[in-house]
Amino acid sequence: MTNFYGEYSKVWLSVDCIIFGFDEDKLKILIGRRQMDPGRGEWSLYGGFVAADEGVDDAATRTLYELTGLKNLFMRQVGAFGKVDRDPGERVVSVAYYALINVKDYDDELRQLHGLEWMDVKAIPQLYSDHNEMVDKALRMMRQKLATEPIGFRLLPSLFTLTQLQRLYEAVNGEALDKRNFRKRIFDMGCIENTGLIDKTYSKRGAYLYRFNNRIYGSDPNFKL
Amino acid sequence: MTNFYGEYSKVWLSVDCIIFGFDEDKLKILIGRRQMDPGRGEWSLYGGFVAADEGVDDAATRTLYELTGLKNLFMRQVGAFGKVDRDPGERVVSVAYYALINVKDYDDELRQLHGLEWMDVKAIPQLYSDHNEMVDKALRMMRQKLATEPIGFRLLPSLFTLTQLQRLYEAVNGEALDKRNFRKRIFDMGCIENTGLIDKTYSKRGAYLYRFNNRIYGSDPNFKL
DNA sequence: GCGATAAAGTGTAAAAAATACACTTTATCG
DNA sequence: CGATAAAGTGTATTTTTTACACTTTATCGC
Repeated sequence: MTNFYGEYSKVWLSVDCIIFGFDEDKLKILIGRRQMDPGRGEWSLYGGFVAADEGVDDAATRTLYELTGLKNLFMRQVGAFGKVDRDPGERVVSVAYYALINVKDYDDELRQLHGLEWMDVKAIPQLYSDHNEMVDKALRMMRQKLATEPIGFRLLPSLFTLTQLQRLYEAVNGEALDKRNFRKRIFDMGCIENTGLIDKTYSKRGAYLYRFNNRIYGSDPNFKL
Repeated sequence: MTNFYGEYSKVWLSVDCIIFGFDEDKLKILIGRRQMDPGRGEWSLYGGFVAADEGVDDAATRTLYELTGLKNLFMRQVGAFGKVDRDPGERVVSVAYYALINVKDYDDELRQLHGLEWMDVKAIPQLYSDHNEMVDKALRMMRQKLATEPIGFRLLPSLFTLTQLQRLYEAVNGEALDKRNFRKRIFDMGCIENTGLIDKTYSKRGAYLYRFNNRIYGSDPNFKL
């Protein structure tokens, strides 16, 4: 292949994933002990390298699939992180992505196999390299997104109660919400529907199970899941 | 240097700049005819490669400086663009940045030297590779930013009239605004101050010149210029 | 079986924010 | 010195957001 660009420096390119999950009324991310040098043993995001014949987004999709066995995850780019010395070993530029998964969809053996832990976002330890920065930015972006688009469903089972949904919003934003105002807001969004089914896992009385309905949002050209 | 990562593929990394300016009541960006293969002659953003010993943000800062001779520009990362075939020649991943400049600060000879044109964002032609995508995302991000933080001043001279400021907001958002409501909003932001000076360039009567005052925002830890 | 319990569900009033709207002032130009 | 053209200014209405408390219902323990 002709080199049009002369001898500019090439860099390694990696992707790092901030995988959000919601469990025990807490927003969590998946992190693990780094199993390679440099930085072996430090807490770290899960990542991977971008292959020569692979788009950067595709590398993130692949990495997420390797890790979770799940497809069609909600995923967004957080940004490129490219300080010269961000990786103690070599010049590696990393593109961070965040993804939302339903913890229950994730095979826990697979999690253990990768040596990953669900860690409360309120208690993230110091991470390898600039991974804390990535997490911070991902969190900011995710909060913003959650406030304006119905993506919260991606963190819940396909059927969920309104209380679960509220706890999720509360966990993400770190503040308690008024039940009635919350429900008003959610109903006004017009994208969930009552299944008529009742869940008694969390209450004696039982609560209606809702599901996300993308009829409305599916027809909105600006809305992408 | 030890190669910790084995034989993963490296890529060229470039930066591309979406430079916003405000002139003739229109929001414009700087684009030029590409002067290298592949894509010679096509309209394109101005960009450059990231050097081996240079952070990605630093490369963007340097590129902007080379182009404009200006420092301390307001600049934000738009994101990494990494489709495999995005560059017809080689595998090049590009990180896009947008910046805001005051058109009057920009030496017009320097602009011509680089063969660049100010192009109304409402009439952007087809650009090289994925540059239109970059511009679209930059515009969305910039609009969002302008709506929530006082960055508009970066597109105006240090002294400006309220009408100028309003025209800027109108150009960015593509819709006319009510004069009284606009002024209320701006004053409520509490970050501009009346200099007492009067500008008669645009009206017989003359209009007060205001300036951005970062006393308030300067002390806000969440606010960065 | 019945009283205590614990979460689910439901509406309205007040406050705040956003919007709609029109006339007066003032310097210049002809 | 009258016409012109942009600057400047306040209020009423609507919409949105927020604050707030009691009733319903199934289960569990006695």
